[in-house]
Amino acid sequence: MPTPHSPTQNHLLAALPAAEFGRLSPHLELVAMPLGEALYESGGHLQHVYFPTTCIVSLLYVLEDGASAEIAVVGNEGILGISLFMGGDTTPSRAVVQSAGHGYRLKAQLLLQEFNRAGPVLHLLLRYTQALITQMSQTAVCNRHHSVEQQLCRWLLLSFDRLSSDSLTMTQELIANMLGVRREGVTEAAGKLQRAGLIRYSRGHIEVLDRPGLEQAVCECYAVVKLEFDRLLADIPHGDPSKILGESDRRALVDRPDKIEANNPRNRG
Amino acid sequence: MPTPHSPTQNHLLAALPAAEFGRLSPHLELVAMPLGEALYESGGHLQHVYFPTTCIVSLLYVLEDGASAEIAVVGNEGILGISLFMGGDTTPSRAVVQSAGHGYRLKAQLLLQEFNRAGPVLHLLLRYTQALITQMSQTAVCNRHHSVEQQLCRWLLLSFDRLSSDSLTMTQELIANMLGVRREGVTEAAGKLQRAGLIRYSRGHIEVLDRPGLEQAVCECYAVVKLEFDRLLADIPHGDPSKILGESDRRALVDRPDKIEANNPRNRG
DNA sequence: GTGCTATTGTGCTATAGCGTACAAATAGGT
DNA sequence: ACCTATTTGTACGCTATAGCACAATAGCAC
Repeated sequence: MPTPHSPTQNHLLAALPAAEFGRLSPHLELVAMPLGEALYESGGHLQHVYFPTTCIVSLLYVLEDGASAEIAVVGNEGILGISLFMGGDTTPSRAVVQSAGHGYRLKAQLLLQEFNRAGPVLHLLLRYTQALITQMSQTAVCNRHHSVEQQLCRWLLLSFDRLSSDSLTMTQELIANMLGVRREGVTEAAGKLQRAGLIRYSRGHIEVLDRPGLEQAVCECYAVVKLEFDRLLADIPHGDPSKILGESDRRALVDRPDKIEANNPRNRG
Repeated sequence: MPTPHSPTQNHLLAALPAAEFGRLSPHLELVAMPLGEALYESGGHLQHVYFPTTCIVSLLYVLEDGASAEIAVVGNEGILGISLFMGGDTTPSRAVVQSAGHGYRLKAQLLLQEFNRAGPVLHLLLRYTQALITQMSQTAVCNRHHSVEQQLCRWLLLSFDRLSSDSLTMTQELIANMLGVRREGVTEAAGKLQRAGLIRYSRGHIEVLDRPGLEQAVCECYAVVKLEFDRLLADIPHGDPSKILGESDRRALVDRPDKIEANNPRNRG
């Protein structure tokens, strides 16, 4: 079946009141986002903002020696190019398409105009940015204290949350790049998850077999980010309810006193 | 000499146009910030925002097992409580006074009113937030790829930038907490810096002896953060010029092709 | 099918940092 | 001046991950 594209596949666009959506939608431009494409380079000027619908984009910080680390993932729940309305006219990060798909783009100037009306668009975007800050911060702590395996789980869950499908085209080499670790480290961690029956992968293709199992294996960082996104963006007017955790799911994610002991390498001794 | 306190010691407050400053200043309340005080607890509701003048505050993310990592430092260049105007009414991070001093606080409601006028206050705060995001992101990458020694240098420089003095009351234990590493790791790194004549310390008191030397030893992360703060906040109307890098300083920070080779452990082999 | 190339698996060594334990030194109170 | 708690120094084994080298495998082009 041919995929019918619609701007409302993006949660932020879907959450806009009719008036705002009406003003912006004529200028939304559907674009394909091939794997590996860089939407923004570090230090580049913003011409457009992007609202992903079926793709996932990673925000990467790159060091002078080429080493990098992903600081956030953006999918159909978000927008790319926040530094536009935050006030810097350049992005300090690199934005790379991590999973091919589509999205809508909008001329920077038009979004800025709408933002400066200081209405619902402004507040929605700021709330999203706040959620993004949480993701970035939790990623930083996770980088510091959790094992590659736990981080891989977090990465997989956050990625699949931003995708409708259960499978993802992505080599271990690329994942290693995102996480800022060695490719071999990812191979080992992924092998462990596969042997545990949680995922299946083969040559650039990953599939989730046992999502609850993954959620048992992941560190707390996933739940923190997920719950914060839900909290900040759940009550958006037209949000797709299937993407929003119910109270019972939320409890399932949080009330797992055994989880940390089981998975945190620090607590094994 | 007794220190004369003034709200304009805080760069954001100093940068406000007269009208905005006039509206806010009657409600600014000078408060002492003792070492170790937590201005915000993770998940807490915001009653006030704080504008540090002579203190430094760390934003920490704390894990369930008590491990933590600092994601940003805020001093007289900034404000605490950004999630207030970003839209979450709770902070996800813990804010702890890292260096005792003073600051001004303002009732959350009042700042929010001013923010919602969508004038200079809004734009200034958003630009500051953008700079903070850069600091957080760069910290995340630094966590991943740089040695404890390099991170300590970064931490010292960022902290002293936010302080008028050359000395800081801070034990190695606390620094370790901020960086999310062992205390012994800090002892070792600090010892190395002391033997190199860059700093001097003793029982909870650190002094910078050779700032240029420190800037040679630090990883690129410091300069990235520093330059981004300058870029985003340098052209603020009433900024204290002494805190702003001139073009020559800027070049001195950036044009050091030998720096990476000399200090990055990755490039030693 | 055949062969090429990208991807994944595995096996070393090296090392940074952790956890732990304890010793040494110093500031500050009495 | 002495004692005590805090802070700093050091040592030792341990683990996770880095770095490197290379083998095995699978998918794709032809």
